[in-house]
Amino acid sequence: MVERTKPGEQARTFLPGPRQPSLADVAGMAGVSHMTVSRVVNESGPVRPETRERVLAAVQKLGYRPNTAARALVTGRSGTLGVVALESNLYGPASTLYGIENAARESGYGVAICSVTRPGRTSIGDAVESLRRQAVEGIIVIAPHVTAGRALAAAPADIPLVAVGGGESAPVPVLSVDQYDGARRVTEHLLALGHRTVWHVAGPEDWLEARDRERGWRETLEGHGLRVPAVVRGDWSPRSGYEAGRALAGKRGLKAVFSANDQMALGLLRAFTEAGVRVPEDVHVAGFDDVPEAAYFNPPLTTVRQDFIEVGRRTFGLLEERMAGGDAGARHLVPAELVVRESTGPR
Amino acid sequence: MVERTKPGEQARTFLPGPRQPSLADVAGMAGVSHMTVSRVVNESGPVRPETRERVLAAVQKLGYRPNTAARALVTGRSGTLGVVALESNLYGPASTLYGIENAARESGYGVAICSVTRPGRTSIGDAVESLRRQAVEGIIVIAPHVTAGRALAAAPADIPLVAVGGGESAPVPVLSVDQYDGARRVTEHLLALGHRTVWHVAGPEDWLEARDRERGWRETLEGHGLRVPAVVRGDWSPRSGYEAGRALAGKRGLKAVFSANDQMALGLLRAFTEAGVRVPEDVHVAGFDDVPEAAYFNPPLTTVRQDFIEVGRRTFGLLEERMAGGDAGARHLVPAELVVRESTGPR
DNA sequence: CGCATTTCAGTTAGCGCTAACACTACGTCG
DNA sequence: CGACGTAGTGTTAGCGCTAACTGAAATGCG
Repeated sequence: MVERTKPGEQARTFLPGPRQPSLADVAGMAGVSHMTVSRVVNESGPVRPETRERVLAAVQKLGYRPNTAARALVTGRSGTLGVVALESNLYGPASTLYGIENAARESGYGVAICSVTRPGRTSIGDAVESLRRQAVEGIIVIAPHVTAGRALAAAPADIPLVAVGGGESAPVPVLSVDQYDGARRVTEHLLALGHRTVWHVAGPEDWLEARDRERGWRETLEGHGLRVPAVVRGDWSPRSGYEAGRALAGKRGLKAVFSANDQMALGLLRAFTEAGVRVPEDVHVAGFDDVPEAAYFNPPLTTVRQDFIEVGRRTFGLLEERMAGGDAGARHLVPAELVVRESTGPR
Repeated sequence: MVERTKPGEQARTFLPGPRQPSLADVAGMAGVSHMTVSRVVNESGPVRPETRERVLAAVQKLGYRPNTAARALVTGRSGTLGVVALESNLYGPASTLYGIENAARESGYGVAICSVTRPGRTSIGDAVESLRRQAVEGIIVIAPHVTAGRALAAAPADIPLVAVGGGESAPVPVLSVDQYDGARRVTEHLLALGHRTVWHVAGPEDWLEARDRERGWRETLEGHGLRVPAVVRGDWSPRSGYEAGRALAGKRGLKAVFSANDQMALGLLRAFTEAGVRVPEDVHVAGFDDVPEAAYFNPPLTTVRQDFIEVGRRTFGLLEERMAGGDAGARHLVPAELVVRESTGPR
């Protein structure tokens, strides 16, 4: 299915041309030494205003663009950060990536990404290696995963590296949203509605976020001296939530369910609808993430919001500190916020 | 909220060390010239097996990693591609990004991203410029936007550039999913269910995909000699779909609605539920995108699936062709696939 | 055996840039 | 008025690598 180029809408031909202009070319045109041009371009060292003007005019005219490779070669700094991202459309990781990219660009860094399909020890190692070959100055690993944490334990010591959303015991600075506290808040919210207990649809066991959310839920129940029902485990997908919902729908005394993320909550809602279980009339349901759709689920979903822009910003900040040689601490938490909607609304 | 480093779980200190080993260091250790090492590393030129062994051992021992900057400086090739991505969690663009990254990495390219908040002419220009400063060899613009198309019209001619999902009349090769055909298929599907017409909740007017989907819907109705209802316009968000749903719920003769994406369809479903309009009993609803959640909407949503991995792969292919100096044609289409679920199910 | 070719290795130059230093012109100040 | 800073500019070296050439030894072959 290819419409070939037609006159009038023809694809422009790429012209490599002779060569990009260099400092020397600009210098020649402006009648100065290449060093003066360098000083103007980098605003390093004093230059007479009229000389600067001449140089700038030549830069403009020739369309001069500094050669990053040459600059990186001599300075040893590439101006690029690497991000190891999980290849998924999960709301959290994707949002974090944009948060990081924004913060980095504001500070003049470029961002190279390397996505990882399955977050195993080797694949993350490969990703890090691949980024190092791109001469990144520092690396951020989006690693909400247990194996990722292990991979980080083997992380190279000779490049600044920080992790976001995981790596509990990894020997690198880690930033994450306070999953434990978020889960605690949801559970408290559900209990405050008068329920005797809260069921939990957990995320995959090998995700740290899933573990923390589960722990928050469990310890809150225990703190109230309540019975802790067996968890139903899903894989973050709506499908697994749906299956969990079918398993739960029949349970006696099922009044409140906390799903470890919104997607599974969606599947849960669907299964309950099919089973004739009404939300919120018969059962209260809450999720985690506050995806943009959550407010329009049927019914709108009570959930926990995470500020991923902030997460990205602060993660970048950690890396910056690390690159400057600072310590950056070990573990940083960003608070989560409970968002109450109809799925836990009045009966 | 910072737990400071404690003994036993302390953050490793970053050691810049003296210097990364260079070709010369490896050469010294292996007792050969740096050129021989270069030949071994790049597998260019013949080297005696035992010499190669010695070199490889030295490479291993020193942890030698080629300096990309130096290599790029001398070869003029950076091995990096740039992707201009829309900063959004919209399913399509995010998936496309991963598709591209995958394909690029398989071919040995690194990927630098530059996200754009509002796809205006200047911001895309800035993004392209920012990537060029990172010395990318080619650029892919994920530009499902009308203004993006205009920005591409002003794209620089001296760097290979292709677009995905938009840029209708742009002077660059463009690849996109066949939105028109997808919309046509949905509409035909709804008409085949016996409806006298199909209503449409459109996407933002300045998105090309929205335009194509609307055109596919409109021309299908016209082709059948049917009345074309006024479109209700949304902004892709569930909220706007919800509002559209409230506006539509009262309409007389409302039997079938085609929403330009799944998120809006979700809002639509929610609004219908609140208004007591049953889907599929009273009204049939279809969406576009097939987000992972769509199968678990309430009811599961009939929609149009797009293969974004394929889109990424083929887009990268276009860029490769362009970088090789080829023409790459003007406009390429990837077919879309109708997925029928309960929201247009039997009554 | 003589000469051409191939194999394997080394030498040299230079990519475009910045760091470091050198030089000039002009104050400033004791 | 000479010593000394400072502004403004130039010169030089070298970052680590590959392209291109050079050279020596081994090989082919009529």
